[in-house]
Amino acid sequence: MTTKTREASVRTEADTATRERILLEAARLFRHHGYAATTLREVADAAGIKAGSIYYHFESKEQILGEVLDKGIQAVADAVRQRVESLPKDATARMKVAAAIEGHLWGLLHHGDFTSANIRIYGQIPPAAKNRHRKVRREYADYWDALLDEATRRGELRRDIGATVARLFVIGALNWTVEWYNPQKGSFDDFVKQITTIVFDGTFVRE
Amino acid sequence: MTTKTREASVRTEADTATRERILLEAARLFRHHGYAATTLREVADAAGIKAGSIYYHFESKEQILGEVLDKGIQAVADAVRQRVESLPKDATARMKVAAAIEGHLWGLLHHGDFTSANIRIYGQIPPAAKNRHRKVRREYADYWDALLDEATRRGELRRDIGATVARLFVIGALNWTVEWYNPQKGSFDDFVKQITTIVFDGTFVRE
DNA sequence: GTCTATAAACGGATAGAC
DNA sequence: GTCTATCCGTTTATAGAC
Repeated sequence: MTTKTREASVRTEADTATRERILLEAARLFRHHGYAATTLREVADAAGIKAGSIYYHFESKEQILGEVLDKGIQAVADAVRQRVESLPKDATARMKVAAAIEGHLWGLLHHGDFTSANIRIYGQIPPAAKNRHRKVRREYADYWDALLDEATRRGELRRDIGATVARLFVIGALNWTVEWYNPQKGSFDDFVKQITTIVFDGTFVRE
Repeated sequence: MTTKTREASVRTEADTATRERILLEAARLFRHHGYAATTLREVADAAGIKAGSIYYHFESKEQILGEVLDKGIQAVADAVRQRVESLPKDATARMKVAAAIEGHLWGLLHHGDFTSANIRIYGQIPPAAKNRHRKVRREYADYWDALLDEATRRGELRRDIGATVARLFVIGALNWTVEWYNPQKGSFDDFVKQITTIVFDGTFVRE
């Protein structure tokens, strides 16, 4: 016999699958065409449903945008926290920053549609959507601030560079890799090694 | 560079002024709202004319886009070439790259609406517009390639980092500064000094 | 849950007056 | 050169059938 509970749970799983597909295709289209230029018909088409059906899963286009943006940050933040927290307790600040860089690049490049969409369109979205998304961004930025503050206190960061400039420059540089990184031109591990070297020690040989 | 929308012989100063105002406001709006989300009515409003009047100066919205994109690259490329070419003939590769960084940052930050618009929307514009703009981009990338090739031949660049990775990482990092640089938090010269230091020598103290 | 049909508003582009 | 008026396709969102 089929209970109501069981029916509901089955339906929910099917719901969830379609919902996730909508978010995935929306992220891909936002990334490549921008938010305003992406129509719900295109999203629906890519997800294998009709435009009207989207409104069973979402209240509005802007709600889809909000979830895409949040997922972009969350994918990166989760990867970073996981790696930093699995370090031994006596890890140096340099080791923590290295782990954070690896995690950031991993999350960034393994969820490219969400992360690139976030980076590309954040500066262009309606103010209401921006305000709703701001907290998630702020929390991740705070995490890096704490990491770099620690490095500063331990005297591992250069003193002739402002901490804020360093953080913004490095995070900006890391983020932009999603726009040009090509996995076919070398392994991910090699890539991380090169990026980490540049961040820590720069591009030129010592004079 | 400008595609003629009428006979050049009847062009007046008033024409040119209005035309430039349209481009300036379009760049500002493309930067902050994206290409698709920006309406010609908004551009016209900001430029102090009516929407229909735009078509006296431009053939289409996409033509405006093309000129905005080109101006963004040209502003940066001009500043870089000027600085590199005014160096003494026996300048080291390091000196040339430092001059290029200063020029790049200067052009980028002093024409922020054009450069930021370019960076933000290039990945999202119609393929036709992208193709038309590609050559200008390619030429500027080639300029940097030559500069870094020279540094490599002279043994000034690190050998453990790929030249392509270094160029893409550094240019990406420089470009993104237009998204967060705040002239009220320090002089431009100080800013350039810090950025140049990071690029050349990294963020951490030598072990 | 997904469909079809449609309402309501908007945007690029054009025509023609001044 | 700029304006007003308008055409025509497109878009988000809703209503109601199945």
